[in-house]
Amino acid sequence: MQIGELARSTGVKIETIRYYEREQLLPVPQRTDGNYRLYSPRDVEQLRFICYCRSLDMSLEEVRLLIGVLDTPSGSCLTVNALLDEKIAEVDARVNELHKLQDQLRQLRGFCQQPDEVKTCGILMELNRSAGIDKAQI
Amino acid sequence: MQIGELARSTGVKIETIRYYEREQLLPVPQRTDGNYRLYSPRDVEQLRFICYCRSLDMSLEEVRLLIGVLDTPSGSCLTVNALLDEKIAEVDARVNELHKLQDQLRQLRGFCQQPDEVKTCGILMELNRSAGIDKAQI
DNA sequence: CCTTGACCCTGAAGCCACTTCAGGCTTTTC
DNA sequence: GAAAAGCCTGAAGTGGCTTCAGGGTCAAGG
Repeated sequence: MQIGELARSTGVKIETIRYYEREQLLPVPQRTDGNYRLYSPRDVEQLRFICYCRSLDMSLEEVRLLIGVLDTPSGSCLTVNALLDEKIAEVDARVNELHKLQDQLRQLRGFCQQPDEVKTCGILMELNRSAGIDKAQI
Repeated sequence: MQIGELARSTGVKIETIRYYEREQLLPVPQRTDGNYRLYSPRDVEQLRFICYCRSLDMSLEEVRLLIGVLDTPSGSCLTVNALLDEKIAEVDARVNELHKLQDQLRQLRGFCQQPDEVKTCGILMELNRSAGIDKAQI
């Protein structure tokens, strides 16, 4: 199949597929006489694997690592476990950060219920005040 | 004060300060005879304002917008309210996404409690299954 | 046979928010 | 007078793509 069909059947943009090839996440495909890329069902699977890993917030570097591990079936999967543990910790930390951010944003939003003039807008006043308080505290 | 002192008193790296200047988030500073940048207390405040906005996950473009609004005190703060509402919605959406991701990652992690061989590792098998691959068959 | 349009190719640049690097100038301190 | 600390510029690198410019290939229709 050509790149367009691969793109349609995985939902990945053509440019992204070519990018993954450059980044060595997909093998170099065969070519037609007209220099078109030719893919096999195996390539569809590999691309799906990449997408699924990406949907789990893994970096391309991490996906590359996983693909490498998969290619040595007799090795140990220790690195996979470590990778996942790290991911989980990262996501937990990010969620905590975002929860704090939610509180801050909602509180800030409460300072201006209806449109004011800029000079009396509670949000802008609070933004300035908070920036100044950080100054006093640090 | 020179750029080094501004950096120390705000915790912002020198390179980032110069970057903010290029990006027109900080005004073009005066210079000494030796071509060193000279900053005023006003600049410290503006840089702190930028940092605080960044800590609220605003883009530099959004900070630029806020600075612009602040510079016209008699204008309306409608755009500020809209900006915050949008931010809040964004963060809420991201938190929801990450919660789902947490579940997925923890579930996946459960598939391999102790180090296996790659070919029997539950995590890798599940990753493949979810993506629609079964490398064991290849 | 020719053209149109869909499809494909490459390499380079753009995005964001910085960071890093290479190479050089200024000022202070010993 | 020489080293060290501080500053300068412009360019390139980061990640994960996307977009762009300027082409080549191929099947169908006139």
